[in-house]
Amino acid sequence: MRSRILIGPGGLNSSVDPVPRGINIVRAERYTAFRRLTARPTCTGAADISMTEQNESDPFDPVRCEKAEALRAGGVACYPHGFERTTTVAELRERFDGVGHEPAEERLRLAGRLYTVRNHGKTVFADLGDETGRIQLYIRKNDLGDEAYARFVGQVDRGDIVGVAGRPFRTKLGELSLWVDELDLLCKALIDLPEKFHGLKDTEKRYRQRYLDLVMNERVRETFRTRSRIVSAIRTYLSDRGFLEFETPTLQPIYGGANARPFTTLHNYLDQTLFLRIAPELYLKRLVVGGFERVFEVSKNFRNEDIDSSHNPEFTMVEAYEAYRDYRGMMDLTEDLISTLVRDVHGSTSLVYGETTLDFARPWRRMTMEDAVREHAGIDVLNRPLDELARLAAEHGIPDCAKATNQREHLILFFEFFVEERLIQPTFIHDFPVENSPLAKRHREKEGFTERFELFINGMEIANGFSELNDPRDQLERLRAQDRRRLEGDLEAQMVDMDFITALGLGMPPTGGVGIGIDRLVMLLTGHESIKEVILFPSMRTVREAGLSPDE
RNA sequence: GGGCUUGUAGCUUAGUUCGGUAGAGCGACGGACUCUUAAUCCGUAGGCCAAGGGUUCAAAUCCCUUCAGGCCCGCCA
Repeated sequence: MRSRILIGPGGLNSSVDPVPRGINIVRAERYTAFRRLTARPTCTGAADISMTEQNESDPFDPVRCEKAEALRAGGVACYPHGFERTTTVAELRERFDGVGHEPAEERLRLAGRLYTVRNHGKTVFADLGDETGRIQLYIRKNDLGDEAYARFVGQVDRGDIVGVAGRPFRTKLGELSLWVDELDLLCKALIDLPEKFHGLKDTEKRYRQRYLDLVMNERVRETFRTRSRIVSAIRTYLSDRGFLEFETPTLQPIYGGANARPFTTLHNYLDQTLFLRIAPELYLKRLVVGGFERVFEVSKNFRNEDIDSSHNPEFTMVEAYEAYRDYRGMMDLTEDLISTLVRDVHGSTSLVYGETTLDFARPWRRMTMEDAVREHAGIDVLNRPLDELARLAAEHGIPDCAKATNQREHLILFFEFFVEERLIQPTFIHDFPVENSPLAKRHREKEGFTERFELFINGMEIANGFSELNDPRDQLERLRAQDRRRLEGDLEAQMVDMDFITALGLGMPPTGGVGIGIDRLVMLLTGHESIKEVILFPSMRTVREAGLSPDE
């Protein structure tokens, strides 16, 4: 590398290069010297080369490491085993809201991270934050004692976790604070926090280092608090209605239950290819065959597809199945579950999302797919000749329209093209063509259709359910049709799962099922437009060293 | 897969149009300050300007490639 810089491009054939080459040599030497002096971690004052090389790969701030060393040398533990705290910030705020300038009698013990430190010489104001909130600390040299105060000012930094004891009071400016008389370091942070005013805004860093995002951004913590509450509320809702929660295989020898490309892996000892599940559906239906009449699973699914603002390779769904119920019953269940959730988590049945207000008050609109296309596109697909539909499709530039061979296949394409994104308020679309619904029962009245519905909110598909197909021979034929398409190159078509067919052959009661996309639901309930904002650790490309080829 | 766009100190960023010695705030370090809250004041250190290549007397700036991110479109939930 160095010689390349020294010789430089054009260095052998030009008569004007001595000057720039000279500059390059100076630069290269300066750079080499610079590297020698500044290699991590830098010590202020004289650099110790051997120590520098030893620690070159760690991410820690050398100044903070030195402070930790100094503390240890002074007999202070940087990572003690605990701290008896008597209250949280939120409790303190609630109980001492009425306190005046005179400190309260009661002495409290709080613990948390230092977010800002304002040093006034013999007094320090600091902000301490725990999970429940932040509060100002008032720390005086008089109260802490010279030694402890010097240790605090000299070796404790913003970002460190401390335990404090003291009495609540209001400052002259009226801020509820804790008058600290004891301060213990509970954890010495070795990495600086981001700048206090702007905080952490870099999106990539927020996603890659979510822990830092959570430390810095209360709104992010609130989003994931809501996510946790939503998942828990779903479990409660279903459990209260007699549903049992189970875990079915994530590693599957045959994938199915949805149309999607799977991730493939290998079991070393079985020497067998396995797939990460794209849906739990076929296993949950096996449970219904087995006699569990109400089952559900909060399931992580994996689909080997592109990543964008509404797709993550692994995403969370809840799937629920109920025997002796049909797709209309599952629409009722979905509607009640989600509107209950919105009310419980959000406090009202309407919520503002971006520029629109979504109204979750029941009942929600239900319309058939053909009615939806008639309403939004003015086309009565099922009563128009094929050649006219093909012409319309071509005129609007609808993708893949050449593949459609009948009215129903046109209906699907027209629906996706004209209608989906316009379904803003919660709307059930039901009665899907049999062509794209290989696991749904045939419609009891409409030839060529299935008893299937999808729920759309804000143009996004949120739920998908149907009267489950329980005719084993029909199911076998439809999976075989899928498999033929797969072998012809349709990467998202399903395989024939003969064990599932065997289960159906044993007899599954008439059953309704539904899957609800939890990530998207959380997006709606937290007002986020990117799925990465509601997944704690979204899939990101691994950062590679520059110069390496992508696959090494 | 296609289009647009971003990458400068630990963090937030100016400078890029129209090439000419990289600036600031926060943070860090040293000092002053016992009711501040983006505390304030004085001083110091810290940048191969994402990586690689090209054009040029001269590149953070212009051109090409790569890497990473964001947004939009297509497919999927």
